[in-house]
Amino acid sequence: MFEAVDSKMNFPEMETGILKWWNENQIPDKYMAKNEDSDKRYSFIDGPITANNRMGVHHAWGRSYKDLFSRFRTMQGYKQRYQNGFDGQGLWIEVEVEKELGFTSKTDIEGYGIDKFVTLCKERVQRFADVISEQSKQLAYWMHWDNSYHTMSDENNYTIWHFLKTCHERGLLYEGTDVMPWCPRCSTGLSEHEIVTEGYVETEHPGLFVKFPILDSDSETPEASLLIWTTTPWTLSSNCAAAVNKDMDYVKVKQDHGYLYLAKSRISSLAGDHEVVSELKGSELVGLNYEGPFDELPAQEGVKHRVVAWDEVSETEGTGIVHIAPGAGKEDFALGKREGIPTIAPLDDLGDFVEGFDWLTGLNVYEVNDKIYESLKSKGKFYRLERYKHRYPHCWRCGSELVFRLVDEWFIKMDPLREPISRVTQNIRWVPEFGMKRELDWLRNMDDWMISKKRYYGLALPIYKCSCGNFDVIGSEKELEERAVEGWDEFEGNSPHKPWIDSVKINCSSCGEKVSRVSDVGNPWLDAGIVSFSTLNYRHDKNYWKDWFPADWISESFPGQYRNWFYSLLTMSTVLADSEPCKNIFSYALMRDANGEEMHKSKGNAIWFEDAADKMGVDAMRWQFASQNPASNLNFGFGSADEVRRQFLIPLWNVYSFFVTYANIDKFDPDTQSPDMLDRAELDRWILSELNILVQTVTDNLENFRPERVTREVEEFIEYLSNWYVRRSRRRFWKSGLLTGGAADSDIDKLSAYTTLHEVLMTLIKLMAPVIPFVTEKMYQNLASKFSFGRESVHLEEYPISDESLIDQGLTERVRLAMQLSSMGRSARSKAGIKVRQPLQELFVKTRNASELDMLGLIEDQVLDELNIKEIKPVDDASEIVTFRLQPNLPLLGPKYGRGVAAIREALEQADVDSVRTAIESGSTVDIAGFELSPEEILVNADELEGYSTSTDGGYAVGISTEISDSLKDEGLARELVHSIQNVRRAAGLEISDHIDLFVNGSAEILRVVGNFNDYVLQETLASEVILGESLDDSYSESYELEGEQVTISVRKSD
RNA sequence: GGGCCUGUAGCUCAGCCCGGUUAGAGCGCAGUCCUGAUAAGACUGAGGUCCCUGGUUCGAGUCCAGGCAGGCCCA
Repeated sequence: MFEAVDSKMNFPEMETGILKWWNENQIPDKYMAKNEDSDKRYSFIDGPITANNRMGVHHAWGRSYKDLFSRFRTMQGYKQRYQNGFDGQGLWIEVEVEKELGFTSKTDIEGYGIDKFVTLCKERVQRFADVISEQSKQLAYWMHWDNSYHTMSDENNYTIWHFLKTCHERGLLYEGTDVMPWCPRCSTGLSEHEIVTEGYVETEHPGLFVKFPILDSDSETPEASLLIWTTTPWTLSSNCAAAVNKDMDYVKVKQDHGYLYLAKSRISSLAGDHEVVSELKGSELVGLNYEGPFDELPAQEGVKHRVVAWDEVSETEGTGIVHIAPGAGKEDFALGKREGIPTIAPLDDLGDFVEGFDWLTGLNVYEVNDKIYESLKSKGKFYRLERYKHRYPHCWRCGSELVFRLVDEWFIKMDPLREPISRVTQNIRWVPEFGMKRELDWLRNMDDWMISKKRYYGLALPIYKCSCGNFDVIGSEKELEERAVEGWDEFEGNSPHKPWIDSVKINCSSCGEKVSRVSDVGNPWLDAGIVSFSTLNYRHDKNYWKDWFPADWISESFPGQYRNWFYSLLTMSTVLADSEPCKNIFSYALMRDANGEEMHKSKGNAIWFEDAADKMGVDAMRWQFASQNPASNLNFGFGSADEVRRQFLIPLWNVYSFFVTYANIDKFDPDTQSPDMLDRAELDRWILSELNILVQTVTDNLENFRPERVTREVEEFIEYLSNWYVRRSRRRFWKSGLLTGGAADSDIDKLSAYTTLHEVLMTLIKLMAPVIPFVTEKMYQNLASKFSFGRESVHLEEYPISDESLIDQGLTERVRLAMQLSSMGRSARSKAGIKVRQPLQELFVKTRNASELDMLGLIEDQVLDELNIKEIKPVDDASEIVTFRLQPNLPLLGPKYGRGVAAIREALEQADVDSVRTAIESGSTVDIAGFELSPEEILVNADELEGYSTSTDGGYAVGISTEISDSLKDEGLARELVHSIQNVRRAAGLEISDHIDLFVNGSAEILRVVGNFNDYVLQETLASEVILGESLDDSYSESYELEGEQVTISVRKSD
């Protein structure tokens, strides 16, 4: 016996129960131990999740993929590592801890104590790692949760040391300068990435116009100046050049007593009267020398200001002449490097002016604008000031305006690596395919990789820089110990983080001087990029590493990762192993809300993972995730989850519930011998054929990372199963008959139906278990676990393998034809307004071709029964009621005749339809426009069936005769009666299997029909006899009007 | 400015790789039916310049080129 199934399933509630059961019975552990001894390996390397906050629904999407493919391979018998990863070093963590402590700047941290601060960072990571682990379990993400790797681990950090040392040995590591966005308040640089995400804010700035007097003005225009424009007046202090676009048109204008140069298209920025004196190209200005705005400052001493050419100068704003301060602007710095312009860096790390700026020194960048205007005015260089609104980068932590500041940073050279990494990139299969193009494009454009950050909690860069100019890079903890000349004892036992690591000093390998580590920490993408080595024990057990590297696949959301994780993985595995880190990269887009808007906590449209899991259910989420085309954004919401429930989970559950209900009534035992395939009904063989086709395609699509096709195919199969197999089989389950297999009185057809449906459900749930682990487990527990063939859990099962001997292509085609014709028949009935309960005499059918015509005999019974019609007639027997049309079979004719197709098409329209049709039906060729066409090269379509209610679709036509004879009418009435009796049974609260006493009272017409159809009524309603003309007081009664006749029906449960 | 992606019904999308007869699904809307799976199910209807232009081809939603619009990345 099976456990009775609640037809109104509350899926989230069920999931909670399953989760508990898994836990109590250690199913995840048994699952992960299942293939311990297998020779087949499937290697997955987890992209570490940032353990800085709770997990959101968008993480659940990615984790569902990871779990799906893991489960699929587990069921296929592959040994795996099941290791989750947590990312937990870097500014992200620092920022949150600073918030907790109410800190606003680096000085707060230093005052608090770096050791205590770093310890809090580590604790926060551990705290959220625990939270995420618990959330992941609710998602049924099965990993070794007590064996997750951490990027903050010693092993991870020391493996990065090894990487950096390798880079150094190849001459790839260098210290350089760059201009970076910098927050003066937080006193740190921000990466471009941190600005791009949410850093730009609409801001009002001064738009300041300044005159740069030309030094070598000709005698005709003695007082000529360049007119420039800037929104950051403080940068004028460090001006070293002015840039023009050499192809743009410029003008010289006379105003008051002097002359100004600016772009012709920007004349509108002039104030007051002016007169254009001459026009010139930008190239004519290049090379001119001018007097800078702050030449009197000591820092400006010796700087020769000149005009340079720059293609980036545009006509959209300003004056078309751009002030260049290489020490205070990113693009300026790049241009300065190319043109050999001196670099003056005005600001320290708090945004204060440094020594060498005279009266500016010590002032903060935020408070100097007015003083700058005054100074310019006193020197006659001020032109005018306007207000200017634009989007400008701000610190995403504290909201301060950023400045651009020159800093010393450590870099890995990209040029020597560009080609090798590109080669490795092309060895990987990227899903979606365009991933490779994007990665290659990034690699082509990638600048040297800046790996340092001036913060506290992160990888300690193992670089020891000596004042002699040499620097040493340490490659391991062992090497550090060997080279330590001071502080090792103090450090020993601590993690290699600041401040502990910095007690250790070594001697410079060049001059022997004692040196300290540089104070920088590492870029966090080093942390995540090393994991294909660090997590596979690369340093201590190369054989183990070789067993699992390169990984079979990795997976992460693609926006951002081409330049982050994918990039760092590729770089590090190219340098260390000259190999791809993985064979497949499966990536997916972004999650949006139901309306396609970005999810934001502040907007109120974010969905918490727990809410989603509790309300919509994890299976509904996971099915939706799997259904999504990973290349496009996922619009996620409660509505779409409910759709999954209604469209997919409930139909599936209904089939299961149907099976269990009747299997229990008939005491079906799946452990008894199953009927031989030859003894099974055609319907059974058909659904098994469809099932095995499904197993093939699903397996293929999972092996090729196409989960979205899997869900489509399964949904289609369930449609067949529910709306054809079960519906067509219902009577086979209802009918009386015993299931004692093999006994003389056993009903082999009934047994065959039960066995087949059970087999189908078993295979189906195994097939879907990786996607929807809960509902499949629930069903498996009932359908399999307690029987001899069952295992403890569906997740300890093997993945189904298609039995090709059960695939019958002809059968599949036939049944699909039957479904097609039935659907069209229903359509024709619907158009005529005739209910299916009313029997009809004839169904006319026009098929597409002769072979389908031949099939008709085999599917006749199904179609007639489905449509409640007496006989089927091929339409060719009634050609007077249909208009035929000839069409060329283009896929056949096209390749064969090419240009001739046009002539054939035309000739077919003119041809005599009946004679051509007769000819091709007898199998002979036809001469059309001089071409000898075979029967299959011509298609015959029916347009309509006149006088009948018809339906046409794709070459098929179906029609019903709408004439209803007296006997058909009686039969229809009998069915109406049975229908009413069933309603009364149900209203009386009787069980499906209860037998009844039945009383029918009503008009003479009703009584006549009941009498005529006595046996039919008894059989359908499980009545022992029909008693006419009365009803009893102790029975349940209802009255109806059927076809204009009054009837009262009474039932009671018989003894 | 360069690279990549997307554009199909009111909405969300499939189909395109590998060209073929009348372009599909779900949601929504209007209606009908069925009901011994029933807080389900089936059917019908309205709704489409498959972004535009050109090319290749007997034939283009599908392939090619050039645009347009939106998105992402880089500069």
